[in-house]
Amino acid sequence: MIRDDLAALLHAALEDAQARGDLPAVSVGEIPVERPQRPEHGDYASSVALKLARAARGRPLEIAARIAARLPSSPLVERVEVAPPGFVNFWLSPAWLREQVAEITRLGPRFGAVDLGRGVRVQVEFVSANPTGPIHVGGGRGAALGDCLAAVLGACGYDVQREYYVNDAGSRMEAFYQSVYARYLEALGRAATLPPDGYYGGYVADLARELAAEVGPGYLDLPAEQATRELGDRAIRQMIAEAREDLARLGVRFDRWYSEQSLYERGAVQAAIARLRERGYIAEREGATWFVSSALGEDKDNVLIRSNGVPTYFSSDIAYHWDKLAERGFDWVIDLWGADHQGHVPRMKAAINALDLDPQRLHILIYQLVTLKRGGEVVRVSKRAGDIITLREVLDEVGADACRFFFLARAADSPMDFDLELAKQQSSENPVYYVQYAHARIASILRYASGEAEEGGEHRPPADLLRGEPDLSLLTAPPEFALIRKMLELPEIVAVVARDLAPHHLPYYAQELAAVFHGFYRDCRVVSDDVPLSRARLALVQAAKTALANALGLMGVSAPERM
RNA sequence: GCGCCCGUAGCUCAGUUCGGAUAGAGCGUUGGGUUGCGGACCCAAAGGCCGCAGGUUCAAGUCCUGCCGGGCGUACCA
Repeated sequence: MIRDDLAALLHAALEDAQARGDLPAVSVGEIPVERPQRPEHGDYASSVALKLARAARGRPLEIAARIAARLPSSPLVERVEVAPPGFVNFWLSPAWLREQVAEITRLGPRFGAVDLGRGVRVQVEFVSANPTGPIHVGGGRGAALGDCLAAVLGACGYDVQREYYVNDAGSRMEAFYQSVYARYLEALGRAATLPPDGYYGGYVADLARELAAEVGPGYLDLPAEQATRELGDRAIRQMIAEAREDLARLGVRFDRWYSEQSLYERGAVQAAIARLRERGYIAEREGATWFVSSALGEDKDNVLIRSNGVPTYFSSDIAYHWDKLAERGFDWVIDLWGADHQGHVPRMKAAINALDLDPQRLHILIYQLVTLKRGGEVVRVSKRAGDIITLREVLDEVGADACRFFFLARAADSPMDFDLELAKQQSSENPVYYVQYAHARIASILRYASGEAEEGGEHRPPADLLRGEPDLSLLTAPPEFALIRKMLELPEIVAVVARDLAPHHLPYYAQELAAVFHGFYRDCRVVSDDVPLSRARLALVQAAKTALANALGLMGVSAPERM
């Protein structure tokens, strides 16, 4: 990356100046290289001198000058200036910038990727919603975030696995099973009552009706317990299949759907508790089994097995994370949880510690909840009451591309208002179309230039535009350089997204890139009678298409050839 | 009460190697722009005590403390 190259130059200059005694031998940490807001300050700027001033006991401006004087020459850099109060400003070489056009096209889909992962095995676990109801909007946010993160990490050389943890065990499941059974009875004309903590949503009744039609009345004759279990199993499988479909419509596919129940079936939960017991973190009290997290600095202990003998979600989650980190041996595990699970974070970390696993290997990313609105009115979400807006509804109304863009375009930290009316209304004004339009426009130009397209009416482009080596030195106009510079930001953005696990930079970058392209398009005619210039600009536009497609691709948004 | 997150333009939100030079975008509003490659575009204007008050330093929207407002959590729920 350019930034790293410049930092290396500065580092060399600094050492040189220090070796010559021009500067005292004080150490700096990382050398800051930033992108100035104002063009007069160059393409890049460094505030090393300001940082050094105190320790070096000198005037920042003078230090900057001494560093600048020792900068090795580089094909990247055309000019260096020192500016008060002590910045070193860099201007990139036009010749080098022009070469990047060919380089971007040569890299193709790999442009923007940065080698950070070096094959480190990372698992991204996301969505993982209860299968007791349809995926709702919050699940969509988690899905967009998780999938984008996985894509970016994959592009950065990590060996990424996407996983969905299916909570198909536990007490909630029981309530769901009973609700399904009750609705099944009702569907066949029998009187039935749902448990008080059951699921009252209409989708359960719909599901039960479908089941009744499918399996017939046979379950009426079975013992209630057996019927409940078997019908419930079918219902759960159905719910999971629907979740898979909804997520696929969003463009999200998982490498693995991991069953919580399977942990119980092979004794992993008991084994995890035994492991904690060996290490002295288990206490029996009031008929329950506790994880003594207070011994690890937690506020209080947590129940692993209730006094009624039923394990809590927490205990299977410990087993699950043991499986990820110890059994399957992922180097790094990223969990995406909704803010309603934040209370679970400290005890999970405590459990990792108790198991002698390195807590650094587990990164729990909390995303704030989605507040649903309909025309400004807040819609309360409750799966049990059945008052939910499903991801499917949103997809129907807004579409997958706009939906993903919308979810990604705000930081995970920040709470999100999702107004369905607004989302629908905005979908025609959504920035995603602005970006896609730039891509489609380029595709159209390329079709036109090829001479085979319907575009352009009676005007025909000169022949053989797309043949032969373009002479990139013909690119001289400021809008051309603005476009090249903006394209070259993609690797930096990708690196930031990977480092901070913050996908929201991507949609903003994509908009900026599209805007710069549109500006270029206005000012610079691509296909003209000037064949050499046309060839150079077509090469430029081809590179821009690559950059746009890659940015969109990392977001999981389509890059259409036509709109 | 305590913990986590948020508070930036009328609205929705950014603010990029964890402090840099005159704070940005989209939508909305107002006014302009096309005899050839896509007008789903472009240009311009208006719009800000960056929640409030202190502190840290050459430099604070960014870091620290306190307060105010909102979301979430604080279960033998998940």
